[in-house]
Amino acid sequence: QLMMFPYPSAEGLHVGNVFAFVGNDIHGRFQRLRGCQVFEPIGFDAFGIHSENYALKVNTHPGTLIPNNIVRFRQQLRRVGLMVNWDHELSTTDPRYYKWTQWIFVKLFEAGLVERKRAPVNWCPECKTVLANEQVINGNCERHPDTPVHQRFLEQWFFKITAFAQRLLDNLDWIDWSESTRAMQRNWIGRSEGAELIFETPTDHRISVFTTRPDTVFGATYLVLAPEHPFVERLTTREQRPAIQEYRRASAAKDLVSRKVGSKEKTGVFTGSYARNPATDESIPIWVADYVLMEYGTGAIMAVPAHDERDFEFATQFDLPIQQVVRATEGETVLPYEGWDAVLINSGQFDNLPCVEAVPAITQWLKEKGLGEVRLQYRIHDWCVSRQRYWGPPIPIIYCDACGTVPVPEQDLPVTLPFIEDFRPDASGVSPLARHKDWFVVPCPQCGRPGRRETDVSDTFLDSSWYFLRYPSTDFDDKPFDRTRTAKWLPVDCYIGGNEHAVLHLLYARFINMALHDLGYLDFEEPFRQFRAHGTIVKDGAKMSKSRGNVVIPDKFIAEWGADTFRVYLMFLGPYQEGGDFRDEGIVGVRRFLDKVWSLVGQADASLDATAFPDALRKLHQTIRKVTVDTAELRYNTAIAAMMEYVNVLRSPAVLGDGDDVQVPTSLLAPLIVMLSPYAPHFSEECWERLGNTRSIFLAAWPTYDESVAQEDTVELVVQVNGKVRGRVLVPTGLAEEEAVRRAMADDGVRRAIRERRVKKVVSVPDRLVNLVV
RNA sequence: GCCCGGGUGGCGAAAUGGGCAGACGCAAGGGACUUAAAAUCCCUUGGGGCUAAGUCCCCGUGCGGGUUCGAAUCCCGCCCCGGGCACCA
Repeated sequence: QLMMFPYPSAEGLHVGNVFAFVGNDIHGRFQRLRGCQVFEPIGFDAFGIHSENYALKVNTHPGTLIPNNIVRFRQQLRRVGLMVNWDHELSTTDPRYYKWTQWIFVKLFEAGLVERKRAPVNWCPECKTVLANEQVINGNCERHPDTPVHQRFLEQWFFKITAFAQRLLDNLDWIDWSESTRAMQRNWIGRSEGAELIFETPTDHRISVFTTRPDTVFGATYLVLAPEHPFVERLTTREQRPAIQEYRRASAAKDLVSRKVGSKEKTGVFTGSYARNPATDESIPIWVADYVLMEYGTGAIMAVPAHDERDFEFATQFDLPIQQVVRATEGETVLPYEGWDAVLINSGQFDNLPCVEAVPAITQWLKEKGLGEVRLQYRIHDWCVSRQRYWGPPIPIIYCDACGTVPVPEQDLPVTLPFIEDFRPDASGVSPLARHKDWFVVPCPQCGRPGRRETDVSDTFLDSSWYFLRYPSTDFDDKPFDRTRTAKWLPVDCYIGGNEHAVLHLLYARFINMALHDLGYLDFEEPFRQFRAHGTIVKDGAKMSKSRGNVVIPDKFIAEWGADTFRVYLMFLGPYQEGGDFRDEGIVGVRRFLDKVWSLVGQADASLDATAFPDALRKLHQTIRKVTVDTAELRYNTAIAAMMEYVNVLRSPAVLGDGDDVQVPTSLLAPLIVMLSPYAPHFSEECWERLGNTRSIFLAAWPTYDESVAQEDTVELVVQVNGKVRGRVLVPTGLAEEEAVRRAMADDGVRRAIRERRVKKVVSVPDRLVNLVV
């Protein structure tokens, strides 16, 4: 049972955290009561920009801030009543933990899965560090929604997550995860099937382009290169040089935002050169335009204006030829036409071939000419893990003039993060640690000559990408995770968390796990067998945020209503996997429910026999059935409703009799208290004691139900005439069709509805309804 | 534009291998208890109509069609809201 560990913010736990944790805790307690061994650990994701920025803001040091926050969090978590195993608590800032974060970096480095390269990266001017693509939201920094990210060319460390793209995608088919989360990951990985085609130039350049529509190659009337494409320089003719240079300068000056999110107005410049269309052999012009991105595909495209919206717009704007090569099978073909339900035209021997068949046919044909190849393309990029900040694990690398880039040997780990006063980042593109020569100058571990430490720290998401592997083994200092412990507790059976990490934490964790598996450290590829995304708690229809001032702090509610009432209320609010709007009005209903249970406990009588109350007993078994199934499936709101219904039944005079001092058989009450205990642990424990038990309720067993007891002996059969309800008849369960129909026809209301008409057809569903068609 | 969710009373929501729409709870109204209030308990509560009485009638699950004896549920075409991706070739 795993919950996403929290970032220990100064504000403390908020309702969203509590909602997530309680839902998790209920499931964990439920599984324990059902006889499973449950390990419910907790930890703190305490490194990272978030903490550091906050420390800067309140003018303190994260090293003193974080421990205080953690103390507060522990208190709050205790108050909520989580069944947490505190012996295995961890913090990512603990050198005993981040030693192994660094170890993972070294192991991946040794396996060739880490590389340092100079690349265009996302730079947040506010955080003064680079960010991974996953941390850029709408062109803005994840932490600063109003701060556009700039593009900078810097030397950075990258994890080769792209090498795992296909496996990360394939495994999504079988892991038991919320559909929404899987869809987001598929989207992010972004696989496209297509072809790589070669366009040759008279100057012997082979320009390769990626296309998902090789079937339209006969309609490629020009090529476009990204401004950064390496061939641009050489393909530009003398006359076009000034224009091209000016254009490249202009697009280099634009940051990623104005280029990607800004105006979609097409711009571009002709290079003066031509290439040969491999299908038609015609000579087509080569342009440079920034609507083609260097980071995707080959950084060059074949433009088919008749069948691509963007190419069409560009061609119209610059008066380039538009050649239709596809005709829709049905209806008129309006250009640009991008549909697949079509056949080829103006395509030589491929005319009349359906597009779907033309893709492999044309790819094969060009392949035979040496000018084409089937190609898969992924949208996902390598994971940039360097951060030019202070509050993180230093990247365990030493640069040596003689030996080059050397990883820190395992026996020298961890590379401890030094305590420095001036941890403020600057715009230079290097970490604050680079200002501390006494720290970064170290002997090279290989040759012993003076070397220089890497001064960047790693991304917080690296810390959190393996914490679940550490939990069972927190007491081992000589290894990241113990084999026996890992075999016992991992992979995680049930992981519940927010969907905001679908392409961040959840993707990185899968990648790290997969890499460690390949290196032989783990026996499983996928870390989380089951993952369920819980919903979001909003306030007044809007996401809670400090800037909106609508953050709900749980402490006040817990103080006023008690932790259990608050727990049950949050779970009763709506479907757990959808979340809901936090309003305080409904909480009183939950309190009333618990009060009713309390008074029933006061009326308990162990000497009474439950079989004397068959209706209540039946309802009990029905309730056990429903609560068991619903709790297992995280449908907490309906499980609670079922328990409320049962309490209403127990309280109704018809069931237990009238009078002032009616007693309830303990055997009708005890199972309810057990079912309630995952939801309201403190309250149930006390009820349990009042019922005369001396051992904890959590040592009790989850009640089982008997289908034959739950079974109703009479059912109300609905009688419809022409599909409209006209009457109901009470019949014994399992009544034969003939007899049921006979009784249905005898009903007054039914007779009135039929009148003189003849019944033409009878539809009968046993124990449910009879429909008479006249 | 593409991909996931979702749209049901005054409100949060139940009910989807098609079979009583609105369980459970909130709010509201009425009543009991009380000097009074709180708390508690009981009753009513989707809209409209008819009645002396209801085992009465009609309408109703975002909109328009369809399939079916029967659709909140399945199919086709739309609209709206939330989330993700997006000049991705």
